[in-house]
Amino acid sequence: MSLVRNNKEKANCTERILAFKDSIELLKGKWKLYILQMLSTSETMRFKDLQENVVGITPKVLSKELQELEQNLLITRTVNNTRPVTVSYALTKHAKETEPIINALIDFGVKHRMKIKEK
Amino acid sequence: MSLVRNNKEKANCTERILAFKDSIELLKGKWKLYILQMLSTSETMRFKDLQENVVGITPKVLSKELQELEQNLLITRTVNNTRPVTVSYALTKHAKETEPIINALIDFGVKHRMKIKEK
DNA sequence: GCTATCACTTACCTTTTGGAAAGTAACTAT
DNA sequence: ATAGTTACTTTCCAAAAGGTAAGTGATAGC
Repeated sequence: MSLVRNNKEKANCTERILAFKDSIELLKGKWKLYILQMLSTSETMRFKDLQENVVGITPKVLSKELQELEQNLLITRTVNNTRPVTVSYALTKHAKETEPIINALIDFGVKHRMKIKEK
Repeated sequence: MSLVRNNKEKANCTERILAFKDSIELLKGKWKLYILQMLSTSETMRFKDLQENVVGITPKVLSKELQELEQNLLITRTVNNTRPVTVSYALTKHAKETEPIINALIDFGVKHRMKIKEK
């Protein structure tokens, strides 16, 4: 009986570690979280908007990051019927669940900046 | 008056973006969050404990990551008076503030794994 | 015809990350 | 003397990440 419970707890623990690693994998790199945070402030943004607002990113890298985010169901890509063509990117409902991560990162960053100012 | 407020809000916004980027910089890479999470479960761990429990990490990489975490005030390194020498690593009080980040990553990972199982 | 805009793509290159394998230094136990 | 333990370090290398600069294709306005 306690053995079953141990197994369940072990399985649950393993699952949590896998989930943790998946999250890190999904959001890794210099830009992905920054892009998600940017999209969370604006509902939809065009490629050019992102290029201008995600300071420092180049079109090549932006394009690659957007493709990966789309593949992982975190953003949607919509071609608009405009001339010249524009393309709108938006967070999926699912991606909105990354908000706690982003907020936690900001909170920690603020604390860290205060910490290193102490010296 | 509203201008001052705008400036304050802008400054605050900039500060939050800097904080966000600092956090990402501090915790980037394949291993750092994993190491922090591991240390959060055990109070202190020796180099060898970490090598065994952070599955897949090599001594070279572990050593480098620990040095960076120490430099950033996230862990402490203590040489123990044992034979052969052992070295204990522990989270700083400050690093314990990363817990919300780790929990948020686990939560999102769990949701993501459910999402992709749907298909 | 020429220029401009948008959303990319391509080629090339440098830097960073991280892994494999072996070695080292200090010390203990046999 | 030799083998074992701990905590690393060193060398060498491959892959990934990311930047620069230029180009492409569709279309519109002048």
